[in-house]
Amino acid sequence: MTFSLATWNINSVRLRLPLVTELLRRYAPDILCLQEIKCPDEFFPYQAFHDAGYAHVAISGQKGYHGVATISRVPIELVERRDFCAKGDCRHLSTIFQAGGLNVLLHNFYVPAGGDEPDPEINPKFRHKLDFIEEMRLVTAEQSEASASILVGDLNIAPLEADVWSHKQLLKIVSHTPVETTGLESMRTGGGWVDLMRQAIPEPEKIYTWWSYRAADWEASDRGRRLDHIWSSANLSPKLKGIEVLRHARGWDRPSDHVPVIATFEM
DNA sequence: ATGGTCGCCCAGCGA
Repeated sequence: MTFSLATWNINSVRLRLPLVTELLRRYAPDILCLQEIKCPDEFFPYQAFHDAGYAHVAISGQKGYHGVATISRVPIELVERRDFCAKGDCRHLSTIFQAGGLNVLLHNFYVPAGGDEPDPEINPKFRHKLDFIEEMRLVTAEQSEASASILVGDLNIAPLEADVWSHKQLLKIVSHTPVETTGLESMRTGGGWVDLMRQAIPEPEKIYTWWSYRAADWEASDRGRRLDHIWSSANLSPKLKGIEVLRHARGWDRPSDHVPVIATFEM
């Protein structure tokens, strides 16, 4: 059986409801993980997703900021909404589902952006980001003969040189500083996670999933970064069939600044 | 080196 999973920082699920329903109609992933829904649970547009064939929804939402949601065509069960760094932010949601005879634990993350100044001594947002990545070490790629794990989301870090438009020019820019990139890579490998986007599309090919709203012409300047990620436990990596980064979604009418990424597995 | 744009909902914060 084929199984597909999408992740997208949608930057307001209510404003971009027409875009996300069109995404589901055209690409029909089995599961979609959203970040930055910016919506309290009680205002989440359940009905529109239900009508699109996605009846199973798990949400961790708050008013105005952050928020993640996992929506699915197949049954999912909420495992945990973990309050990383104990700030009350809604930045994580884990669910479990079945695919190809495996129980799959799915983590949906929205890592703090970290502000502008990459110094934890003077910028509490950067301190928070580093602390968050450290706490993520507790989330490991659990697997067995009957189970597997997936971790997706907006991790707000572009770890590799080919994940940014200019490695040299971004070394002191939050999202690509060495403390972040080595921290994330150390957390990933230490936890047993495989970077599926880079398995499918190895370096030195550039991959971007985000382009700033502040560029006059995002496409012409193409100053992107790979901030969104799809990881899995080692036992799922041989089942990966492909990764699609929907670059064209950045050119949609009233777009998110992030684009969807879709992983397809043969289970 | 600087400023540039969004979305939350109406002021300023977070990205």
